[in-house]
Amino acid sequence: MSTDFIREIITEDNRNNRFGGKVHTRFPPEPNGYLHIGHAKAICINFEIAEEYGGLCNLRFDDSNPVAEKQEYIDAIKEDIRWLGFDWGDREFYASDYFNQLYEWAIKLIEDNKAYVDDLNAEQIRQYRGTLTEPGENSPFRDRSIEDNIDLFERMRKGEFPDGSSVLRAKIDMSHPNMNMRDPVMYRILHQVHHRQGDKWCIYPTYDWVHGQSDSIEGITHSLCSLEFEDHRPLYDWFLDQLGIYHSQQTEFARLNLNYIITSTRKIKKMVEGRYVNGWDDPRLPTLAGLRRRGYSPEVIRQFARDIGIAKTSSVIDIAKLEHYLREDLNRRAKRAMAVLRPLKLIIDNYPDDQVEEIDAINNPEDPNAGTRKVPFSKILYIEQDDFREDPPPKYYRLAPNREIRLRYAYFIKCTNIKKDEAGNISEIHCIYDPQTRGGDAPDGRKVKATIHWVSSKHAISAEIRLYDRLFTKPDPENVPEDKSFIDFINPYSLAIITDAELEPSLAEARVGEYLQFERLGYFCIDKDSGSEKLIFNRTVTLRDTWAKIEKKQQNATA
RNA sequence: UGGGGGAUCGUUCAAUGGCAGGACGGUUGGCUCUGGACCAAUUGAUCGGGGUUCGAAUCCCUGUCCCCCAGCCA
Repeated sequence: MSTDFIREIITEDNRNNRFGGKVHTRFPPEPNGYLHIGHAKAICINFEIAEEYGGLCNLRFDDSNPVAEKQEYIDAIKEDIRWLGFDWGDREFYASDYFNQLYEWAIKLIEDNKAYVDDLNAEQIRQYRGTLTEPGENSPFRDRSIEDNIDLFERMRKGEFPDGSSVLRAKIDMSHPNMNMRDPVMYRILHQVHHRQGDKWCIYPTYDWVHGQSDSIEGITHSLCSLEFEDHRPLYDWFLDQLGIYHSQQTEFARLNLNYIITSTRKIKKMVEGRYVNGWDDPRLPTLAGLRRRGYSPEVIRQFARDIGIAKTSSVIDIAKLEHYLREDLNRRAKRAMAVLRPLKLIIDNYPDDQVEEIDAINNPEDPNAGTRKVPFSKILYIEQDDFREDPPPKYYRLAPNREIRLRYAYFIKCTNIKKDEAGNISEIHCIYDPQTRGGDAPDGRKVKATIHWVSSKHAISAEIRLYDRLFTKPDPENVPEDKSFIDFINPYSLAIITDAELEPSLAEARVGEYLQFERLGYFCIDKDSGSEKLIFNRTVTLRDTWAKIEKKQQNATA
């Protein structure tokens, strides 16, 4: 049993009594959108590590940019973290709660001649910053007197200047090889109402100025973040050193990437606002709200996050891995039922016209405690169009003319005839059944190669079924040619709606939050749009389908 | 090309000087009243070149490739 490098570092710190054996982490989302599966990894790491070491994990909203942030997102983020099963107790913090303290610390830096007010505009600052290979130049305002800086900064705070007219900058080194050290901006003027602070402030601290001090204030021991902040660490340390306050230890790990999906809040927001998807909880989205609505359990996400591990290598996990955990979880918990998505009428010619039988069906073969249920059976049934072929290809085991197969839990039937409409489409299948095979076994021991699901037409309830496919046609939609956008790679067939599926009657009782399997088809759940006048199901994921694989291979062979 | 990181089966994570291993995927077979699940087998990797060592994925040298940084986003 090996452990990841972060746990090794923490274990080592504890062995050296570095933080007095204390482990205190934090998850610091910006409330600028909904949480997605990428965040889930960070949430799991921070909360689970804290718990393992007998420590705590804070929830801290990094709300230093009122332009992007909203209360709606705060509420959604809290709901999603709770759904995952984590509890931050009373430690719900906001970086904005530290604005006063940060302001005082900024004054201190000015007084120590470590910060200055710069009147250069954004464009000029960029030019003065130099490039990756050339050093920057000092701003002409860099050597203002401490008194002037204090006065100017105070007037910035009072709102005497318009947005963008000046900033407070740390005075470090304009020729530093690390770009983050070239006099980074600490405050910008933003005449914006803050969702928590109201109009108290018109200057807002930048993330770089907020982050390390927030960790310090909260007494965070291990500040775990993603790779791109690696070269911000020297800056955070610089601030903490100048201020002479407590340092937490930042450690960076690779964020989660998955193929065929996007884990960029900015881009997800663009899809939501551009109506390419139906809201933040669209089941095609990798948001936690979307996955929940799609039918994922929190355990799937937790188990997945645990098993993918933690490393410093930027990597892209195959979406098949997530789906593996999904199916594994759902297989254990999903209640089985029969549903026909694309109905084809099947008539058992030798079955008594008005007879109805109640057939026993197992609710979950993986869970004996789940019990059984009765499913009504009668002369006229619906079967899946896919389960009949007039001219079956090799390896096709299902129903075909003159072939005998089993109706799940019911009887063996043999196809004797078919009817077609004017267009030549098969409209009816006629069969005869063997009454001796009730329950699904033949007394003479004969076998069939296939078992198909069915629904009694007279008893069926109809429903809308939403079938989802991957949202993007490209495995790496974030990586597109210059003249393209990820929007160009949205899969036009990512949502297919079936309006007239026929289901066994027990499904009328299904409720939001239940995990279901429609036998031989996949896992499904009730959508929140569902109501008494119209049942709506989402397909969470299909079952593994070896026939589809064989069929595809055959098609490729002929093509 | 300045700075910071990284490179192990197709993918991903491990092996911390001592038999390169797991998971996912793929393939093959078994079992099955879900072509599901389950079971078994199999496939398959240390970025290149030098060196140290009885022994190197691991240490040293050298080269190559990849990711991040030039927001008043986080």
